[in-house]
Amino acid sequence: MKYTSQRGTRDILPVDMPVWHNLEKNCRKLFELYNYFEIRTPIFESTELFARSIGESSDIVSKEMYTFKDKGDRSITLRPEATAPVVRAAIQNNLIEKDKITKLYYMGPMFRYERPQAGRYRQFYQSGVEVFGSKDPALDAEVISLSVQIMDKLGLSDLSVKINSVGCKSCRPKYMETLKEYFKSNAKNLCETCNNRLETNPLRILDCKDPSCQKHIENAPAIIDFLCEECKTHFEKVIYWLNVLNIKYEINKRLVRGLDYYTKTTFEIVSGKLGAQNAVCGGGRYDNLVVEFGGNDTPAIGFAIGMDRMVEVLKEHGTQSTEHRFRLLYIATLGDAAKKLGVELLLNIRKSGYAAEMDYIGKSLKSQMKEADRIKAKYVLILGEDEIKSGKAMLRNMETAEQGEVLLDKVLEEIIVRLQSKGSKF
RNA sequence: GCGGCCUUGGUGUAGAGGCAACACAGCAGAUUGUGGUUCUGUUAUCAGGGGUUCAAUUCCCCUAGGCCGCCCCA
Repeated sequence: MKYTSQRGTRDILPVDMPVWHNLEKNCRKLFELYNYFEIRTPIFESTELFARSIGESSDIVSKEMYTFKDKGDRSITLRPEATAPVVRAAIQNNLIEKDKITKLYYMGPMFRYERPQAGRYRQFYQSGVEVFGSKDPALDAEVISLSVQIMDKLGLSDLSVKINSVGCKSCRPKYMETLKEYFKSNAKNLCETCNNRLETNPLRILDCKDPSCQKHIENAPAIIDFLCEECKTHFEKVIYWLNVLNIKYEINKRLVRGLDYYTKTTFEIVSGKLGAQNAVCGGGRYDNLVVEFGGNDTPAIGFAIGMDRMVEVLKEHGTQSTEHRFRLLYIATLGDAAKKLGVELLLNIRKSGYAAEMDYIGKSLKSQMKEADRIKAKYVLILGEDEIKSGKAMLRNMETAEQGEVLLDKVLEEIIVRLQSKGSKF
């Protein structure tokens, strides 16, 4: 094969489209029920936009970005996530107004240079929301609830919601210090990567699966115990509202998200049906990002759903909806005169809003019938020399195998009548 | 970036150091104008490159890709 898709990218083929469409349709529907409006931002942005928001020390920025210089010597990066671009766009277009809630949703491809694995691609798709303008914990719960509603709507079970709080500017530094101190005292027992993390990002040690680190992690101070008053009550109220909304969740003290902009609430939905890459949704609050990007001080919260993984779960779940197709007419022709008539008729059928197809390979009548059968045509209109001479055509119902003659003058009407109704004789 | 397993026709599989087998799909034909059954025929230099050998698709090495794990995350 001369060319193949690039590593970590794949073609999403027609067979899988019903599942994708179903997912997209349901996301859109729920987002709009919650009064979100769609926004589409560019696939690439300045590298700095991501470096600043996601964090220089994060894995995403330090090793996973598709970054290149354009012909104007600008450093460009293919978006690894959508929150930063959406925040940028919201500020740039004055979508965020004082004392007003702005709700945006998006859907599209993201890019991260990682080693491909099941459920992990270099070009992958996310759909998510961002809300600006409220620090109400009830909103946190609503946002989490929305993501859960989508899963419900899609009929997914075996999912669990994990939540945590990562504190804010005032309490996180203190916690980080304590954590650093704690791990430093055990540094010789930690794995190599965790030793590096001690300096770069001690928070992430909490996520380490290395057995030698695990036992220290068990006893590590938890951020929840270090939250400032504001963050603490915020977290408690989120829990309160989650209970009001009747959402099942697990508090995961070690849920650390890999993006630096998160404050207070973070959450994740994981599926028991996937492999190691089991997070299907992740998000959280980011109250400082808007002001850091030069907007007015505006709290915000959002999440992203990993669509590729959702599709996997949906396929496993067997809920792929077969997409509705039109009742299809196949026009079989024999001879040049018939072909001309067929081509004209084909156009008119389609102009009338009905699906139709005919042969362009020069197949025999038998093969045309086979083809009609293969593409599941409901009717076949047979136009042959004999029919044309007598001013008639043969119309065959492929399901009942009944057929009858129709006058060429009225063939369009006759066909339409049959394509509309199910009870016709042939 | 690291480790393990893997890569045979359109698809799914078999195979052995020396004619690459099977199923399904596809195409053609079995009434030179009619489908879904049946029958017949037909469809691959075994991912790419290099090496060992009289001989390799089968053994070895490299590369690419896939899967799984680490890492990270959606």
